[in-house]
Amino acid sequence: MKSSRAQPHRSGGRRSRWPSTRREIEEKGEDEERTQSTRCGEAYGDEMDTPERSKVAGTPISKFEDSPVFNFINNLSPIQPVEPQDSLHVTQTYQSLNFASLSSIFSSPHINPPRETRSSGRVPLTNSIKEDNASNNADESNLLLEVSDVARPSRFTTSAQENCMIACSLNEATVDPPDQCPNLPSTFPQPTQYESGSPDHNLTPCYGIKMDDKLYVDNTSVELHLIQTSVEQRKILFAMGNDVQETHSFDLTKDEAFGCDWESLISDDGEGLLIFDSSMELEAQMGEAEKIMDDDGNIFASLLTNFTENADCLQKIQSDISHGSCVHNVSNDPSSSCTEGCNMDHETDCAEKVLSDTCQDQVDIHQQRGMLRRCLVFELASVSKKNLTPSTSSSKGKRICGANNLKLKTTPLHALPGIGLHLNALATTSKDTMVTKDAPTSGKQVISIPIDPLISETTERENPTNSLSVGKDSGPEDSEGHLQIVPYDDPKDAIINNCEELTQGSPKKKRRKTQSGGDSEGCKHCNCKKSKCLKLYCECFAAGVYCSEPCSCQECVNKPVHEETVLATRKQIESRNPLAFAPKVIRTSESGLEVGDDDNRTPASARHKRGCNCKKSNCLKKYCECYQGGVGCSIGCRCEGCKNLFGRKDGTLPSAEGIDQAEKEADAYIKEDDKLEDGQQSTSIQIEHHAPGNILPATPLRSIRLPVEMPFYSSSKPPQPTRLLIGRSPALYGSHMIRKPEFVHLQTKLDNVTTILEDDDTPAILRSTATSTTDIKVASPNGKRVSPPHTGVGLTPPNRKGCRKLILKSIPSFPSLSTDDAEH
DNA sequence: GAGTTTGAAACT
DNA sequence: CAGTTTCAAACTC
Repeated sequence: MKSSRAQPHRSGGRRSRWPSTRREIEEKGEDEERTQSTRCGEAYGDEMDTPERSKVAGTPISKFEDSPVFNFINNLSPIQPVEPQDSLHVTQTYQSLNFASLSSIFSSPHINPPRETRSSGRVPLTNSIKEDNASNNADESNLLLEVSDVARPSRFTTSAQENCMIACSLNEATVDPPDQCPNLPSTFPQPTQYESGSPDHNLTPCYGIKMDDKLYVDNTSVELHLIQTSVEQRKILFAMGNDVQETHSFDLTKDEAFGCDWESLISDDGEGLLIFDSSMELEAQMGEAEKIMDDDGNIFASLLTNFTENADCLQKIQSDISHGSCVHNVSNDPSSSCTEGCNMDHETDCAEKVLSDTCQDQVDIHQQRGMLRRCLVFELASVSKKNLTPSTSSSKGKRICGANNLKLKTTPLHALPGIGLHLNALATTSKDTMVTKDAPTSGKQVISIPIDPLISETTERENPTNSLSVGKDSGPEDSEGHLQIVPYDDPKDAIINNCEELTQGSPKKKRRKTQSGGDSEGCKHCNCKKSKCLKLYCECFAAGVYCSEPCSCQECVNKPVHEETVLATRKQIESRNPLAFAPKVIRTSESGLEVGDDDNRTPASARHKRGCNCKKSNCLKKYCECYQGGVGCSIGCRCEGCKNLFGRKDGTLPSAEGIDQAEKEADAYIKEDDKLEDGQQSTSIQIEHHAPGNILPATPLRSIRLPVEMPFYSSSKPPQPTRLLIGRSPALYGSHMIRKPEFVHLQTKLDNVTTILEDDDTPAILRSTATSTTDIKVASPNGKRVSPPHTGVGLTPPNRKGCRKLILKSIPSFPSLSTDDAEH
């Protein structure tokens, strides 16, 4: 029916989501907090993955065997160093992570809310990756320099990156981390937001890459240090260790408190890890250096001294941290991952205070001492971040608190973002409008590592894509700040915005928003009267979120209080129709990618889960799900007189008239939007229209099996036929788009990975990747499922330049989704 | 804001 | 699976 349906699963940012039916129900009662967190913004089902995700971490330390640190440690203590693990671990880990059982990933029909996106999650990785690519030279060079300075094997960098990738993928994919991380101490939650830096170390560029490794490394090193190092060093290390632990604790606490953010945590971890890594390593290395490099003995000695002194400082800082627990998002990005709808305010406030205070203090300290210890960063809730200023970054490049430069932004999964997002939620998200400005912000300015929401089969999670951004800025992805690609909509953000606006807006606006809201996930404000919000008629229900204030429903039962009823109902509906809660329209991740890459590519392949049945609307109105979803009708549709501008079911392209009409409508929308929303809208508007014929996704003939995140048009605005513009079409670019390329890029760095990218001049970011499903699976940074290119009406991109086959030697391809799908 | 239209969801 | 009813969004005035 409506947009909402079309994009049913967007979860409302602030709205609470249902507990995922299956598991949650089972576990229900087990952990109330969790449930709550779920409600806070994740679509049901999201949580499921989360916990597991958190486990993901482990990266082998074996890599570091060669590192000076290890040597140093070994020399210091008689105690046997930790047994090095297989160097291949990373790869393995990666595999495991990425390919955690699909079932777990897609177990639930629920989508992860993009908000977490991580919304956008999703994207963050991509973004980060992109950034790497984009800025890669600079950043890399920095890293390398650092490494070299410390005598650190370049390898580190690589590994770090790899890890990062892994982490990202995990997040994005929502993959459960299997037990795969033996190395990782269970006690340490991955999500560490620990950041430390060497005095000279310029953290700015945080490579998400390092995160995991570092984390592990840190952990490892910490322990080792305690046992092995000299008194002073011990002292220092101890302090560090404490920090680490505290950090972890902190995370845990945070986790518990906020419950919603596994994704965030993960992403955060990433950040922290990066930072942490550098600091830890640096320190350790420094120590080593001292030992080894005597040439500058004085220097090192002084450094040690500094370290010792800093220990105190650290403690001090820690205390601060403990208070504020704030996160410093590397970026200011509001959208930042956190998104948990809950406690947003809290976080925000906290973040602001803490960040400013803590960061500033830290900076000062660092500057004074010439060392940057570390900075805890708290991810800010999406909104406020902007305020945070990077000002603090020290000239030395140490850490930049708010810097725009390289920030890793974690996007919550959203759904998407992340992964846990509901497809619907993701899918439609936001597009509307709100999105743009702030929301996604998070992603925008900072590199985000959003987790793309995966869509699970039934579940689906879609990412909102953000429409806008890219165009403006440059980057294709949502989140990238640098690139300026527009971030996904963070579900959270979007939600928030939407909610607010909705509440206040004019009727039209409201309506629009509603639509969009639905899109955006959070706020769907339903208006149910007789269904009690327990039927699919109810957008909220369909999206898997509880009704909230913005809703005008009557006799609403879709509330946490009636959770059981809600779940039971849902279950019932699902039993009747497993795809009932699946997103109406699914776009493949490719879509986004494609855009940039090839002319030929289909911008987005979207599929309509189930054909429309329009009779009077001619598939030219929003009554038509296909139209609403911005996809063409397919044979599977039972519509009459189909004139779907995005593609008719007969396979014919829309006529010029149709196009004109569509454009008119689009213009109307745009105008409306413009009136209502200034800049933001424009962004969306900027979406280029593609020639209808070219590349529109069509409704799949059969049910969609692979939900994928896709960028979407805002629901409020009917998707418009697009004319292909390469490199633009923000909307089309999903976060994932970039990700793939990035992913590839990362892989290239991997030892075993073979890529074919090199020949391509196209910026990595723009490169699209896989063509085939298989490729996609492998390449998909998000780990999202990718639907095979749609063969339907002209959708399939014939040949893509971008399609490179990435071959990860060590990484297995995704298991076929079909199995999982079957479940649903 | 009320009323109508529309097509999906629900029901038979 | 088809036909009918119910429902709420989309749309119109």
